[in-house]
Amino acid sequence: MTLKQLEAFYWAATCINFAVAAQRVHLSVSSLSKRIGELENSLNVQLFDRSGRNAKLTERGEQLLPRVREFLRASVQLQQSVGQHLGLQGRCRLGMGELSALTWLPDLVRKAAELHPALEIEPCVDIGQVLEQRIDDGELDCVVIAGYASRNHLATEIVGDGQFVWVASRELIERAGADHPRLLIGNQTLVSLPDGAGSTRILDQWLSEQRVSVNRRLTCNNWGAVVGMFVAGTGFGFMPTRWAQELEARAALQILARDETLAPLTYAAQWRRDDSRLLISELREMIKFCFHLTAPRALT
Amino acid sequence: MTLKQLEAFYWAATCINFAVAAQRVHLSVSSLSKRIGELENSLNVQLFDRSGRNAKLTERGEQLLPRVREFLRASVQLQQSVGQHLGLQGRCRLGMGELSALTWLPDLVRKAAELHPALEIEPCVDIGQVLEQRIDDGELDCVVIAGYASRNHLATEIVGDGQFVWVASRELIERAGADHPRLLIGNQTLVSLPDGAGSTRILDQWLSEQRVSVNRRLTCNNWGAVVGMFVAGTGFGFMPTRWAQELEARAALQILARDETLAPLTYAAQWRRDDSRLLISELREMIKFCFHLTAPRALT
DNA sequence: CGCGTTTACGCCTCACGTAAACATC
DNA sequence: GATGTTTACGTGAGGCGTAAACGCG
Repeated sequence: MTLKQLEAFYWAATCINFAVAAQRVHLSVSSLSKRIGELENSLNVQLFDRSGRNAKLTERGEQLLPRVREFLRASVQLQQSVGQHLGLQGRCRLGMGELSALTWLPDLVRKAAELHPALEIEPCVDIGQVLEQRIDDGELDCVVIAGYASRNHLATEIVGDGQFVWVASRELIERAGADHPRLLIGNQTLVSLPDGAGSTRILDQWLSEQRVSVNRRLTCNNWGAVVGMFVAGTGFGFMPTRWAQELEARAALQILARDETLAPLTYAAQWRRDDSRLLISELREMIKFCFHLTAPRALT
Repeated sequence: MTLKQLEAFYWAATCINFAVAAQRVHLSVSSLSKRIGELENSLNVQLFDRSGRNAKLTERGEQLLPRVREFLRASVQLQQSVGQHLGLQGRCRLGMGELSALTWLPDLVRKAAELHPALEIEPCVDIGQVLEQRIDDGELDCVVIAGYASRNHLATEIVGDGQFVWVASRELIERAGADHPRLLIGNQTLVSLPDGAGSTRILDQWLSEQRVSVNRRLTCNNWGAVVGMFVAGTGFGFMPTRWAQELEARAALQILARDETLAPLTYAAQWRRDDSRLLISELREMIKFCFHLTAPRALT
């Protein structure tokens, strides 16, 4: 029995399949499989049931899992207890939306590098739905997305709010002869992120409140591209307030109907409820700090 | 950091030197040294001070030792928690005197094999003094010898008593014209185990009580040989009561002066006070059981 | 010079990844 | 046939022991 075998078991047991677990331990699937096999006949116990399509934990495997979790925790605690207190260490796969990646992520990485030099943060940028699936599968340790967890074995903690405003280019406003989203929506193109993105939720909410029908809608999974289309006059839409103010100051865009408020978007950290590693709580604290540190700063 | 490295560290830290520790982990000295070196720069900490003649734990090493002990205990507990409850496992080096080896040891080995099939008992037969030194050095896990521990970091538990009687061959009695040890001791050869053996202690006690001077003394570190010399008439001495009765029944020896009692010899288990492995307490229970089981049985 | 530890070095095992095979849905 | 896991196999790194070197008493 080795620590590596136990780690392999832990991740194989908590990830959706061996392929995902293999990524987590930097191994090929076949090597992971072999490691688990070694552990099994080292302990002389069948830990996985391979009869089905997916390997699933046996009863003994289920019994062993929490003990292994505790043991691995003890092992990192042992390492920390002696290693010059250089903070957390290891890998941490952190999922977030693009706006987060463009705002507080750099601060988080810098802060983490200061406080925990041995901690490797691997950001993964995608839309909320995908991130939620990935953390569920075990590919990610923690995600920060809009709204609360929709899966009951994910835990949630609110990180902060994001405020959005409607924008359009001067050219589009002139072409449409109107500068209010309720008027633009009938004959201009609404550009937004795809369904599944956190910010699209508040759009859906607004649309249902307004009871207006959308003339034409264009979605793109990249905020930079979306904003580029705002600036180019391809369409209108909404974007984070601070970023919009920045662009308005440069006369690239105009903020529309400041009274027409969109609901603020609540961002929350999500993690697996059974993942009680110190890493997770520390990370959440850092995220909250960086979120509020960066919130007032404009996007460039 | 691996479990093997931690085991190497544990034994190197608790044994008198690397050579003894290397035996404990079935390794050559050089490999042990390298393993510890690997652990040190894996944890980025100097665990041993190599400046002196012997490697000695540094302050950080001292701090780490109890944590490692606890961690290794947790690791075997983890293994036991899943492995079909096949009892204790691993190696156990058990020291004892020759009489113990000839009486209750076979029972202990049989019982241990039943209860703990994965437990490897390695008996080490020697005289008490040597055993005490060896457990001190870390070569043995537990010893059963006469009397209490003379070193204060060894713990003690009484296992039982052994009773001895004086014996001589018929031929020697006739030659000496006497059948009492007080009379024989002046002109016959007293055969016994060497100094440092447990049974010699009660001889010394008897001699100082009797205030007699020994004519000629012959020591041999093997009970079989000593008894052989009794039978051959080379000399007289004392031996375990049950064994003597067996030989008397075969007319090989005569028991002398049944009223001239030697103090019973108290046997005690000794182990390192800081070694709180479950193995040790379990072993002690088995030893006590076997000691009393076998005590009434005669030696062959 | 003896004893304890480390370094040097050749050897061999073990663990990895690629690719194919197998199994299930 | 697509997906998920295991087996086969060639390769490379790491851990082993022997033997020599080092360093303190």
